[in-house]
Amino acid sequence: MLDIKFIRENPDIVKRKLATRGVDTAAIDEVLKIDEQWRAIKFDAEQQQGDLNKASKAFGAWKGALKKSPAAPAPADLTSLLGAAPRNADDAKAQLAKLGEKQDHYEKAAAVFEQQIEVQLLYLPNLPSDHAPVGKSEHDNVVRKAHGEPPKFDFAPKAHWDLAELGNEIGGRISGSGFPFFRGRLARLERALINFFLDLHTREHGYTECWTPFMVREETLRNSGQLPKFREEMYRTDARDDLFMIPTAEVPLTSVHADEIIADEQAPIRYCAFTPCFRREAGAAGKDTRGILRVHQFNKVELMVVTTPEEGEAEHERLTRCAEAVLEKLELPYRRLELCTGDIGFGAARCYDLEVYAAGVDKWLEVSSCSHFTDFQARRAKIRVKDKDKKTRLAHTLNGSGLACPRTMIAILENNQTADGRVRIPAALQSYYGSEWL
RNA sequence: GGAGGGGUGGCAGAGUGGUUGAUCGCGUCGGUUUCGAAAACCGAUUUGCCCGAAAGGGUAACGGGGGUUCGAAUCCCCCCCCCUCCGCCA
Repeated sequence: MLDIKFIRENPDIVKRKLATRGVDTAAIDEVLKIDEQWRAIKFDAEQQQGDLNKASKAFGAWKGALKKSPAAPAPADLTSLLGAAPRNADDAKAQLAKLGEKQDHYEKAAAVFEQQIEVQLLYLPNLPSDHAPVGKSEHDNVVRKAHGEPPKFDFAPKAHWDLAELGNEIGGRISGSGFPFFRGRLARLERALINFFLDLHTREHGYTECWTPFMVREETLRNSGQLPKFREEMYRTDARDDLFMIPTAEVPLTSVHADEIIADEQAPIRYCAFTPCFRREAGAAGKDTRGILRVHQFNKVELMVVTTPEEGEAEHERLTRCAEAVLEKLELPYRRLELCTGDIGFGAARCYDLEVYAAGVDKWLEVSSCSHFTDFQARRAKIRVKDKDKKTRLAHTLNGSGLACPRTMIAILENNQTADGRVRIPAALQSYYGSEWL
């Protein structure tokens, strides 16, 4: 969520930055208009509330005095608010009730505006960082680095669906398309990948392993930014429980410190978690659906960081390096893309995508998306940090995949295949898989 | 699913209709003292929003929401969470 105060004070900056994301900036004028109305009425409401509070206190004191001596005069505070001295206690009470009703109207009107502002803000994306390249679509993303060489074959490399049994037909029978069913070798490889990822991040990168719920409340998804805007992307249970299946471990991890104020010296807090991820992929029908390129349920190990605003940028680089390290250890060629303003995710200010090359499909596949959210999620989740001088400010949150299993598996299968159709397991993974060959 | 207990400031824990944003303690920070430290003593110590250049002022919040009332942490209703016991189940 954006800061209404910042929008109020810097409408031009906000408009300019959001325009680079393709947002209609009329929304900003709209929210500012409502904000102005809200502040005016809110101010009046608070003034009146203050008067009422004073009068109520005075009234209470008067009632006490009347008990002792029935002729006690009404206190000055009460008289001045009512305009004239009340005839008696009942008279004062009736007049106060009337003022209370009037005050109530103001309060309710203010609440309506407040609600409207809230909704508007919830639908606005984060401001892109100044570092993010300006562009309209994925075609304007910038390759920041490349590592490793795409493998060369003296035969036509097969796609992953021709190298191993993906179980899409079984999964389809059980759940529908987009739900692979691994049996035997790939099931074991999947488990090896998960363990390898977790061990690397916990033992060498300093992340604390977490085990999280896979179903969460609406509020949890609002904290991390998926709701209310991306409701259609979400699997959801029926009204008896009304829970949502998580689309990524980012969701539960971001809410771990919701409503907390963290001491600066405790930052950065680094978490990693393995979870399945559930995505309806509502807007992506028909795109890259072959094999296990795009599925409704997949496994992923996620990295998540909470830190100070000062350390946000540095942590973004560090987190991205942690994800890249996985690819390097698996000897997979990859490139780091910096997403342009038109392609950055809703809550991110800056984002690196890691793409691995897969020889069979001859494509660069996104296996990780490392985002710096600045204070966007922290404002929604109310995660703050406090320095030695007691200065409190919103935390910065970051997260990235480290990594997503299916596409990593695709790259391993397709890049390490031999002419006779076998697949060699990368050295770093062999002890996890338990064999040199698939 | 059933029965009961509970949710108050960083922690612990008072407060059951009126001047209580909230006693006391612990912790933390600053000061006095000390060569330094400990102890002792003194002071400070929740968060959000609005007005204001600032100083400062106002307002809200005692799990969340609604209600009663001139006035609610305190009374009523709904929901959430935690704990104990029972039931069911991997």
